[in-house]
Amino acid sequence: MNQRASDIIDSAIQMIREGGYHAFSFRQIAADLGIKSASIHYHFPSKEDLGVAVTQRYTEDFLKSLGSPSDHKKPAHFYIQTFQDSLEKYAAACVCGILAAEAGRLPLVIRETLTDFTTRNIAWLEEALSYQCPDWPKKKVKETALSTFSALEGGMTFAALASNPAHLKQIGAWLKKLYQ
Amino acid sequence: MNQRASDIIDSAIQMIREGGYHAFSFRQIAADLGIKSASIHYHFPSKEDLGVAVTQRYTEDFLKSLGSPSDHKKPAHFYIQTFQDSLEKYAAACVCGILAAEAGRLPLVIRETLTDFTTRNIAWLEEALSYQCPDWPKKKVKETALSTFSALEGGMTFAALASNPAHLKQIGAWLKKLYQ
DNA sequence: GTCTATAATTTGATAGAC
DNA sequence: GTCTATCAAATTATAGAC
Repeated sequence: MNQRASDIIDSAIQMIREGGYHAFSFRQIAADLGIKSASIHYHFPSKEDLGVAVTQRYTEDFLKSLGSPSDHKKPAHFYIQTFQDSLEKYAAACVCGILAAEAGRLPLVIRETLTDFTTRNIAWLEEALSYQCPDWPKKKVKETALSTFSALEGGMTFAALASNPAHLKQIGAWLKKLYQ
Repeated sequence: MNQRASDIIDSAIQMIREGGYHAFSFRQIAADLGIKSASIHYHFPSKEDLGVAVTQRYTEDFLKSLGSPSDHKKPAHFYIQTFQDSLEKYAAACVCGILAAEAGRLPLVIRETLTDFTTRNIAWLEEALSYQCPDWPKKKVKETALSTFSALEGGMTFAALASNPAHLKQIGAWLKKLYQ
Protein backbone atom coordinates (compact mmCIF):
# COMPACT_ATOMS: atom_id res chain seq x y z
CA MET A 1 0.00 0.00 0.00
CA ASN A 2 1.73 3.18 -1.19
CA GLN A 3 1.07 6.75 -0.14
CA ARG A 4 -1.24 7.59 -3.04
CA ALA A 5 -3.46 4.58 -2.42
CA SER A 6 -3.61 5.53 1.22
CA ASP A 7 -4.59 9.12 0.37
CA ILE A 8 -7.33 7.86 -1.92
CA ILE A 9 -8.78 5.78 0.91
CA ASP A 10 -8.62 8.75 3.29
CA SER A 11 -10.46 10.93 0.80
CA ALA A 12 -13.13 8.28 0.23
CA ILE A 13 -13.65 7.85 3.98
CA GLN A 14 -14.21 11.57 4.37
CA MET A 15 -16.75 11.60 1.53
CA ILE A 16 -18.63 8.61 2.93
CA ARG A 17 -18.89 10.52 6.20
CA GLU A 18 -20.65 13.27 4.24
CA GLY A 19 -23.34 11.01 2.83
CA GLY A 20 -22.49 7.38 2.21
CA TYR A 21 -21.22 5.11 -0.53
CA HIS A 22 -23.03 6.96 -3.30
CA ALA A 23 -21.61 10.26 -2.02
CA PHE A 24 -18.15 9.57 -3.36
CA SER A 25 -17.16 9.28 -6.98
CA PHE A 26 -13.75 8.64 -8.53
CA ARG A 27 -13.86 12.07 -10.11
CA GLN A 28 -14.52 13.81 -6.79
CA ILE A 29 -11.68 12.01 -5.07
CA ALA A 30 -9.44 12.79 -8.03
CA ALA A 31 -10.31 16.48 -7.79
CA ASP A 32 -9.69 16.36 -4.05
CA LEU A 33 -6.19 14.97 -4.59
CA GLY A 34 -5.36 16.97 -7.71
CA ILE A 35 -5.16 13.97 -10.04
CA LYS A 36 -7.44 12.39 -12.66
CA SER A 37 -10.04 9.69 -12.07
CA ALA A 38 -8.25 7.25 -14.38
CA SER A 39 -5.31 7.31 -11.95
CA ILE A 40 -7.57 6.09 -9.17
CA HIS A 41 -8.59 3.12 -11.29
CA TYR A 42 -4.91 2.22 -11.45
CA HIS A 43 -4.84 1.84 -7.65
CA PHE A 44 -8.38 0.48 -7.25
CA PRO A 45 -9.76 -1.09 -10.45
CA SER A 46 -13.40 -0.77 -9.41
CA LYS A 47 -15.42 1.23 -6.92
CA GLU A 48 -16.15 -2.03 -5.13
CA ASP A 49 -12.40 -2.55 -4.63
CA LEU A 50 -12.07 0.90 -3.13
CA GLY A 51 -15.13 0.34 -0.96
CA VAL A 52 -13.64 -2.83 0.49
CA ALA A 53 -10.31 -1.09 1.13
CA VAL A 54 -12.15 1.73 2.90
CA THR A 55 -14.09 -0.50 5.28
CA GLN A 56 -11.05 -2.65 6.00
CA ARG A 57 -8.86 0.36 6.71
CA TYR A 58 -11.54 1.98 8.85
CA THR A 59 -12.08 -1.22 10.82
CA GLU A 60 -8.36 -1.77 11.42
CA ASP A 61 -7.80 1.85 12.49
CA PHE A 62 -10.84 1.79 14.74
CA LEU A 63 -9.79 -1.39 16.53
CA LYS A 64 -6.19 -0.31 16.76
CA SER A 65 -7.27 2.92 18.45
CA LEU A 66 -9.22 0.86 21.00
CA GLY A 67 -6.18 -1.20 21.95
CA SER A 68 -6.89 -4.08 24.29
CA PRO A 69 -9.73 -3.85 26.82
CA SER A 70 -7.22 -4.63 29.57
CA ASP A 71 -5.28 -1.48 28.62
CA HIS A 72 -7.98 0.57 30.32
CA LYS A 73 -9.28 0.72 33.87
CA LYS A 74 -12.86 1.05 32.60
CA PRO A 75 -12.70 -0.15 28.99
CA ALA A 76 -16.43 0.22 28.32
CA HIS A 77 -16.20 3.88 29.37
CA PHE A 78 -13.25 4.27 27.03
CA TYR A 79 -15.25 2.72 24.19
CA ILE A 80 -18.03 5.26 24.68
CA GLN A 81 -15.51 8.09 24.75
CA THR A 82 -14.11 6.90 21.41
CA PHE A 83 -17.52 7.39 19.76
CA GLN A 84 -17.94 10.81 21.33
CA ASP A 85 -14.48 11.92 20.22
CA SER A 86 -15.11 10.79 16.66
CA LEU A 87 -18.41 12.67 16.51
CA GLU A 88 -16.77 15.83 17.84
CA LYS A 89 -13.85 15.51 15.43
CA TYR A 90 -15.72 14.77 12.21
CA ALA A 91 -19.27 15.98 12.97
CA ALA A 92 -20.45 12.78 11.27
CA ALA A 93 -21.68 9.31 12.09
CA CYS A 94 -19.58 6.13 12.09
CA VAL A 95 -18.44 5.24 8.56
CA CYS A 96 -19.49 1.61 9.00
CA GLY A 97 -22.81 2.69 10.47
CA ILE A 98 -23.46 4.86 7.43
CA LEU A 99 -22.54 2.04 5.06
CA ALA A 100 -24.60 -0.49 7.04
CA ALA A 101 -27.68 1.64 6.38
CA GLU A 102 -27.08 1.32 2.63
CA ALA A 103 -26.19 -2.36 2.85
CA GLY A 104 -28.95 -3.57 0.53
CA ARG A 105 -27.34 -1.83 -2.42
CA LEU A 106 -23.71 -2.52 -1.57
CA PRO A 107 -21.58 -5.26 -3.15
CA LEU A 108 -21.51 -8.45 -1.10
CA VAL A 109 -17.80 -8.14 -0.30
CA ILE A 110 -18.40 -4.77 1.33
CA ARG A 111 -21.29 -6.15 3.37
CA GLU A 112 -18.94 -8.87 4.59
CA THR A 113 -16.36 -6.36 5.78
CA LEU A 114 -19.15 -4.47 7.57
CA THR A 115 -20.13 -7.68 9.31
CA ASP A 116 -16.50 -8.08 10.32
CA PHE A 117 -16.53 -4.58 11.83
CA THR A 118 -19.66 -5.44 13.80
CA THR A 119 -18.39 -8.80 15.05
CA ARG A 120 -15.07 -7.43 16.22
CA ASN A 121 -16.62 -4.43 17.96
CA ILE A 122 -19.08 -6.57 19.87
CA ALA A 123 -16.34 -9.04 20.78
CA TRP A 124 -14.24 -6.16 22.10
CA LEU A 125 -17.14 -4.86 24.16
CA GLU A 126 -17.90 -8.30 25.59
CA GLU A 127 -14.31 -8.59 26.73
CA ALA A 128 -14.46 -5.04 28.09
CA LEU A 129 -17.61 -5.70 30.10
CA SER A 130 -16.34 -9.05 31.41
CA TYR A 131 -13.28 -7.18 32.63
CA GLN A 132 -15.13 -4.18 34.00
CA CYS A 133 -18.09 -6.03 35.53
CA PRO A 134 -16.55 -9.38 36.55
CA ASP A 135 -19.58 -10.56 38.49
CA TRP A 136 -22.02 -10.22 35.56
CA PRO A 137 -23.41 -13.45 34.07
CA LYS A 138 -22.31 -14.17 30.52
CA LYS A 139 -25.77 -13.55 29.08
CA LYS A 140 -25.92 -10.08 30.59
CA VAL A 141 -22.47 -9.31 29.21
CA LYS A 142 -23.50 -10.38 25.72
CA GLU A 143 -26.79 -8.47 25.71
CA THR A 144 -25.18 -5.34 27.11
CA ALA A 145 -22.34 -5.44 24.58
CA LEU A 146 -24.76 -5.74 21.67
CA SER A 147 -27.04 -3.05 23.04
CA THR A 148 -24.19 -0.68 23.81
CA PHE A 149 -22.86 -0.99 20.28
CA SER A 150 -26.32 -0.43 18.81
CA ALA A 151 -27.12 2.54 21.04
CA LEU A 152 -23.83 4.24 20.17
CA GLU A 153 -24.15 3.59 16.44
CA GLY A 154 -27.77 4.77 16.35
CA GLY A 155 -27.04 7.62 18.70
CA MET A 156 -24.13 8.79 16.60
CA THR A 157 -26.22 8.74 13.43
CA PHE A 158 -29.01 10.82 14.92
CA ALA A 159 -26.66 13.12 16.81
CA ALA A 160 -24.93 13.84 13.50
CA LEU A 161 -28.31 14.47 11.85
CA ALA A 162 -29.16 17.00 14.58
CA SER A 163 -25.60 18.40 14.64
CA ASN A 164 -25.84 17.85 18.36
CA PRO A 165 -23.02 15.96 20.11
CA ALA A 166 -24.85 16.42 23.43
CA HIS A 167 -27.35 13.85 22.18
CA LEU A 168 -24.62 11.19 22.15
CA LYS A 169 -23.21 12.37 25.47
CA GLN A 170 -26.55 11.76 27.14
CA ILE A 171 -26.60 8.22 25.81
CA GLY A 172 -23.03 7.68 26.98
CA ALA A 173 -23.88 8.92 30.47
CA TRP A 174 -26.92 6.66 30.59
CA LEU A 175 -24.90 3.62 29.50
CA LYS A 176 -22.15 4.21 32.02
CA LYS A 177 -24.65 4.13 34.88
CA LEU A 178 -25.60 0.62 33.80
CA TYR A 179 -22.05 -0.68 34.14
CA GLN A 180 -22.10 -0.52 37.91
CA MET B 1 -53.39 12.94 -2.58
CA ASN B 2 -54.73 10.55 -5.19
CA GLN B 3 -54.13 6.83 -5.51
CA ARG B 4 -51.32 7.09 -8.03
CA ALA B 5 -49.35 9.54 -5.90
CA SER B 6 -49.85 7.25 -2.95
CA ASP B 7 -48.60 4.24 -4.92
CA ILE B 8 -45.51 6.19 -6.00
CA ILE B 9 -44.70 6.96 -2.37
CA ASP B 10 -45.17 3.31 -1.40
CA SER B 11 -42.83 2.19 -4.14
CA ALA B 12 -40.21 4.76 -3.14
CA ILE B 13 -40.40 3.68 0.51
CA GLN B 14 -39.77 0.09 -0.47
CA MET B 15 -36.75 1.07 -2.57
CA ILE B 16 -35.30 3.21 0.20
CA ARG B 17 -35.56 0.17 2.46
CA GLU B 18 -33.37 -1.66 -0.06
CA GLY B 19 -30.55 0.85 0.05
CA GLY B 20 -31.42 4.47 0.73
CA TYR B 21 -32.27 7.68 -1.10
CA HIS B 22 -29.88 7.00 -3.96
CA ALA B 23 -31.36 3.52 -4.37
CA PHE B 24 -34.54 4.78 -5.97
CA SER B 25 -34.89 6.51 -9.31
CA PHE B 26 -37.96 7.81 -11.07
CA ARG B 27 -37.42 5.25 -13.82
CA GLN B 28 -37.30 2.34 -11.37
CA ILE B 29 -40.49 3.42 -9.65
CA ALA B 30 -42.14 3.93 -13.03
CA ALA B 31 -41.18 0.39 -14.08
CA ASP B 32 -42.48 -0.91 -10.76
CA LEU B 33 -45.88 0.71 -11.37
CA GLY B 34 -46.06 0.10 -15.12
CA ILE B 35 -45.93 3.77 -16.09
CA LYS B 36 -43.27 6.16 -17.42
CA SER B 37 -40.93 8.34 -15.38
CA ALA B 38 -42.36 11.54 -16.86
CA SER B 39 -45.68 10.66 -15.22
CA ILE B 40 -44.01 10.61 -11.81
CA HIS B 41 -42.72 14.13 -12.39
CA TYR B 42 -46.34 15.17 -12.88
CA HIS B 43 -47.13 14.06 -9.30
CA PHE B 44 -43.78 15.01 -7.77
CA PRO B 45 -41.91 17.64 -9.81
CA SER B 46 -38.51 16.84 -8.30
CA LYS B 47 -36.90 13.94 -6.45
CA GLU B 48 -36.66 16.21 -3.44
CA ASP B 49 -40.45 16.65 -3.47
CA LEU B 50 -40.92 12.89 -3.52
CA GLY B 51 -38.33 12.46 -0.77
CA VAL B 52 -40.20 14.86 1.49
CA ALA B 53 -43.51 13.13 0.78
CA VAL B 54 -41.91 9.78 1.63
CA THR B 55 -40.54 10.83 5.00
CA GLN B 56 -43.73 12.66 5.93
CA ARG B 57 -45.90 9.68 5.01
CA TYR B 58 -43.58 7.26 6.81
CA THR B 59 -43.55 9.43 9.93
CA GLU B 60 -47.32 9.82 9.99
CA ASP B 61 -47.95 6.10 9.47
CA PHE B 62 -45.38 5.18 12.09
CA LEU B 63 -46.85 7.45 14.73
CA LYS B 64 -50.40 6.50 13.86
CA SER B 65 -49.51 2.83 14.34
CA LEU B 66 -48.16 3.68 17.80
CA GLY B 67 -51.40 5.31 18.90
CA SER B 68 -51.26 7.03 22.26
CA PRO B 69 -48.93 5.74 24.99
CA SER B 70 -51.92 5.49 27.30
CA ASP B 71 -53.53 3.01 24.88
CA HIS B 72 -51.11 0.37 26.12
CA LYS B 73 -50.47 -1.18 29.51
CA LYS B 74 -46.72 -1.13 28.89
CA PRO B 75 -46.26 1.38 26.07
CA ALA B 76 -42.45 1.17 26.00
CA HIS B 77 -42.74 -2.59 25.49
CA PHE B 78 -45.18 -1.95 22.69
CA TYR B 79 -42.76 0.51 21.09
CA ILE B 80 -40.02 -2.11 21.06
CA GLN B 81 -42.40 -4.66 19.56
CA THR B 82 -43.20 -2.23 16.74
CA PHE B 83 -39.54 -2.16 15.69
CA GLN B 84 -39.27 -5.94 15.86
CA ASP B 85 -42.43 -6.40 13.80
CA SER B 86 -41.20 -4.01 11.13
CA LEU B 87 -37.86 -5.79 10.88
CA GLU B 88 -39.59 -9.16 10.53
CA LYS B 89 -42.04 -7.83 7.96
CA TYR B 90 -39.62 -5.96 5.69
CA ALA B 91 -36.24 -7.50 6.55
CA ALA B 92 -34.89 -3.96 6.46
CA ALA B 93 -33.97 -1.11 8.77
CA CYS B 94 -36.14 1.89 9.61
CA VAL B 95 -36.65 4.12 6.56
CA CYS B 96 -35.84 7.26 8.55
CA GLY B 97 -32.80 5.56 10.08
CA ILE B 98 -31.52 4.73 6.62
CA LEU B 99 -32.10 8.28 5.40
CA ALA B 100 -30.54 9.76 8.54
CA ALA B 101 -27.30 7.94 7.71
CA GLU B 102 -27.22 9.71 4.33
CA ALA B 103 -28.28 13.05 5.78
CA GLY B 104 -25.18 14.96 4.67
CA ARG B 105 -26.17 14.55 1.03
CA LEU B 106 -29.92 15.01 1.38
CA PRO B 107 -31.82 18.22 0.63
CA LEU B 108 -32.38 20.37 3.70
CA VAL B 109 -36.17 19.90 3.62
CA ILE B 110 -35.74 16.15 3.90
CA ARG B 111 -33.33 16.52 6.81
CA GLU B 112 -35.96 18.63 8.52
CA THR B 113 -38.64 15.96 8.15
CA LEU B 114 -36.13 13.43 9.55
CA THR B 115 -35.62 15.67 12.55
CA ASP B 116 -39.38 15.77 12.95
CA PHE B 117 -39.50 11.96 12.97
CA THR B 118 -36.82 11.88 15.66
CA THR B 119 -38.42 14.53 17.85
CA ARG B 120 -41.84 12.93 17.77
CA ASN B 121 -40.53 9.44 18.47
CA ILE B 122 -38.54 10.59 21.47
CA ALA B 123 -41.49 12.61 22.76
CA TRP B 124 -43.70 9.53 22.44
CA LEU B 125 -41.17 7.44 24.33
CA GLU B 126 -40.83 10.02 27.09
CA GLU B 127 -44.58 9.97 27.59
CA ALA B 128 -44.53 6.16 27.47
CA LEU B 129 -41.84 5.88 30.12
CA SER B 130 -43.45 8.50 32.36
CA TYR B 131 -46.61 6.43 32.18
CA GLN B 132 -44.94 3.06 32.59
CA CYS B 133 -42.39 4.07 35.24
CA PRO B 134 -44.22 6.82 37.17
CA ASP B 135 -41.64 7.05 39.93
CA TRP B 136 -38.71 7.79 37.62
CA PRO B 137 -37.18 11.27 37.76
CA LYS B 138 -37.63 13.36 34.63
CA LYS B 139 -33.94 13.23 33.74
CA LYS B 140 -33.94 9.43 33.78
CA VAL B 141 -37.05 9.38 31.60
CA LYS B 142 -35.41 11.68 29.06
CA GLU B 143 -32.13 9.80 28.91
CA THR B 144 -33.84 6.43 28.68
CA ALA B 145 -36.16 7.60 25.90
CA LEU B 146 -33.27 8.93 23.83
CA SER B 147 -31.18 5.83 24.45
CA THR B 148 -34.03 3.45 23.71
CA PHE B 149 -34.70 5.15 20.39
CA SER B 150 -31.00 5.09 19.48
CA ALA B 151 -30.51 1.45 20.49
CA LEU B 152 -33.53 0.35 18.45
CA GLU B 153 -32.55 2.38 15.38
CA GLY B 154 -28.93 1.19 15.51
CA GLY B 155 -29.98 -2.34 16.40
CA MET B 156 -32.41 -2.48 13.51
CA THR B 157 -29.78 -1.29 11.04
CA PHE B 158 -27.23 -3.88 12.10
CA ALA B 159 -29.80 -6.65 12.50
CA ALA B 160 -30.86 -5.97 8.90
CA LEU B 161 -27.22 -6.03 7.80
CA ALA B 162 -26.79 -9.43 9.43
CA SER B 163 -30.24 -10.63 8.28
CA ASN B 164 -30.71 -11.56 11.92
CA PRO B 165 -33.87 -10.39 13.71
CA ALA B 166 -32.67 -12.18 16.87
CA HIS B 167 -30.09 -9.43 17.18
CA LEU B 168 -32.85 -6.86 17.68
CA LYS B 169 -34.81 -9.18 19.96
CA GLN B 170 -31.85 -9.39 22.34
CA ILE B 171 -31.69 -5.61 22.50
CA GLY B 172 -35.43 -5.44 23.11
CA ALA B 173 -35.20 -7.97 25.94
CA TRP B 174 -32.32 -6.05 27.48
CA LEU B 175 -34.20 -2.75 27.29
CA LYS B 176 -37.36 -4.16 28.86
CA LYS B 177 -35.43 -5.29 31.93
CA LEU B 178 -34.44 -1.67 32.48
CA TYR B 179 -38.03 -0.47 32.64
CA GLN B 180 -38.69 -2.06 35.99
C1' DG C 1 1.82 6.21 -12.28
C1' DT C 2 -0.54 9.55 -14.55
C1' DC C 3 -2.50 11.37 -18.46
C1' DT C 4 -6.13 12.18 -22.57
C1' DA C 5 -9.91 10.51 -24.72
C1' DT C 6 -13.84 8.08 -24.88
C1' DA C 7 -17.40 4.42 -24.34
C1' DA C 8 -21.68 2.88 -22.19
C1' DT C 9 -25.08 3.69 -18.91
C1' DT C 10 -27.98 6.05 -15.74
C1' DT C 11 -30.02 9.94 -13.84
C1' DG C 12 -33.12 14.10 -12.94
C1' DA C 13 -35.70 16.89 -15.59
C1' DT C 14 -38.49 19.35 -19.47
C1' DA C 15 -41.38 20.18 -23.83
C1' DG C 16 -45.17 19.20 -26.10
C1' DA C 17 -48.68 15.77 -28.19
C1' DC C 18 -52.76 13.20 -26.93
C1' DG D 1 -52.64 12.15 -16.43
C1' DT D 2 -49.80 9.76 -19.30
C1' DC D 3 -47.15 9.44 -23.18
C1' DT D 4 -42.82 10.06 -26.61
C1' DA D 5 -38.76 12.26 -27.27
C1' DT D 6 -35.00 14.45 -25.75
C1' DC D 7 -31.44 17.00 -23.01
C1' DA D 8 -27.54 17.85 -20.00
C1' DA D 9 -24.94 16.01 -16.61
C1' DA D 10 -22.70 12.52 -13.96
C1' DT D 11 -21.02 7.95 -13.31
C1' DT D 12 -18.06 3.62 -13.68
C1' DA D 13 -14.79 1.95 -16.47
C1' DT D 14 -11.26 1.04 -20.35
C1' DA D 15 -7.62 1.83 -24.09
C1' DG D 16 -3.51 3.49 -25.09
C1' DA D 17 0.12 7.38 -25.09
C1' DC D 18 3.79 9.25 -22.21
